[in-house]
Amino acid sequence: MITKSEKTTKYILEKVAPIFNQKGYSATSMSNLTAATGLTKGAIYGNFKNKEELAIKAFHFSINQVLKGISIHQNKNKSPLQKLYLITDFYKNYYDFSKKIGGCPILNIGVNEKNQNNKLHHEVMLIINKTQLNIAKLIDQGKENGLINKNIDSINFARRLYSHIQGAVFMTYTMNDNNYLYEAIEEMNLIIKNELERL
Amino acid sequence: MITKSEKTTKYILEKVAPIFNQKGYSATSMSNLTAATGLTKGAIYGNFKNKEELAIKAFHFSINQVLKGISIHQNKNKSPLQKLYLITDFYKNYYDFSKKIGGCPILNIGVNEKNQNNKLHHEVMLIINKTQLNIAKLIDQGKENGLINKNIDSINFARRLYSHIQGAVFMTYTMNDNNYLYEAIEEMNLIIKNELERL
DNA sequence: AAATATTTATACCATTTGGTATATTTTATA
DNA sequence: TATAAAATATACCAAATGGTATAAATATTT
Repeated sequence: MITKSEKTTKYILEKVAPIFNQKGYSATSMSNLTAATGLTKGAIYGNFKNKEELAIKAFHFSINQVLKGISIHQNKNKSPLQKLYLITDFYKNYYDFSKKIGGCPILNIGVNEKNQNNKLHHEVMLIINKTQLNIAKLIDQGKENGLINKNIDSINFARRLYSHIQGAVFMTYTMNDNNYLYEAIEEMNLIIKNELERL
Repeated sequence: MITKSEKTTKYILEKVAPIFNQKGYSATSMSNLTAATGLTKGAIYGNFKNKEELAIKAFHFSINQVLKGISIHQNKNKSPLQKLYLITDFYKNYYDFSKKIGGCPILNIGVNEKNQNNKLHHEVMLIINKTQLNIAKLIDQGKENGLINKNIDSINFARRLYSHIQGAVFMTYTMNDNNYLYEAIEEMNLIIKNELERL
């Protein structure tokens, strides 16, 4: 059975997550959250211990939408090499995709909470590490299948790819210009081709 | 003559800029600023119209330090192509360099104020455009000198380079790991070599 | 040194902050 | 449908918010 509070908990998170994502933890006020949900503080504090717990769960809510989006997109092909291209391909629509959730949670919370809320910042680091490892795993699988050059340093390549992507995400957001993402994706696809693919 | 208030204005900016840079506009309180300066609100409001004007001037103060740092570094060589390599080279020490001013002002203010303070966000866009144009100008000069491939799209390359750099800056900061910058710089130098240099 | 102008400190303002105790309402159980 | 339990709203708290009027102190000019 799904209880009432489980429903409102989820409702609160989906309304609140984009606000934390946009404004950051300390710039988001409880009154922002009551306004966005149409609920009172009593309802919110009845479902979450305090503002910090709410912010952390809101971050997980946001990040799960991104990870789900990537995961679905990757299912379009079974080849590890093609799955790599599907990652860069996913980011073609990332500006519009992430606008709906208040921007890229990794970028926003990562930058906002670097010197502010340590717990949130720690959560960001965990997700980045996890994502990089997933990319590295794909590369390893590609090596086994003989599609990817065995001399490549998987984790190093994953770190560079992720860094490259996040740079384009930052520029696209800050300059409100999707072309940064398009240009970087083109460049990354070439790098994948030239560095990874075995001739 | 240098008046008393000109001196304290500068003093306030140098104490206050790193705080705005770290915390963002709305998360920085006047009490943060009085604590950092050792001055009272009376002194601060005597030299700045309000918090927003102070934040904007503080951003300019921060950004000027970065631009000055790049400029000095670039003076080490006269060749436009070598000046490009000196840009990536500058970012080798950028983590330590910018720590002193509260982090990268472009990244921090860019992300923090995207959906918050429009004036600050606008200032960031102006600086990014200016910097990209400077890079593009270097490339154009390199073309004239015959050192750089004439078929390259200068502004496109400048945008990609800048995006690539900021991605590495973001990762280095968020993960507290200088290697992201090192790895990206190596990659960028290769891209410069392969794409720009005439054989 | 006296008078004036500038700069800084103090004390205050209304509003908002995160959080809580309790009353009220809604939901689930019997 | 009556009752117990869970969820939400209301009213409040002390502390902090950005900003201001004015008093005090410090520089500058005469």
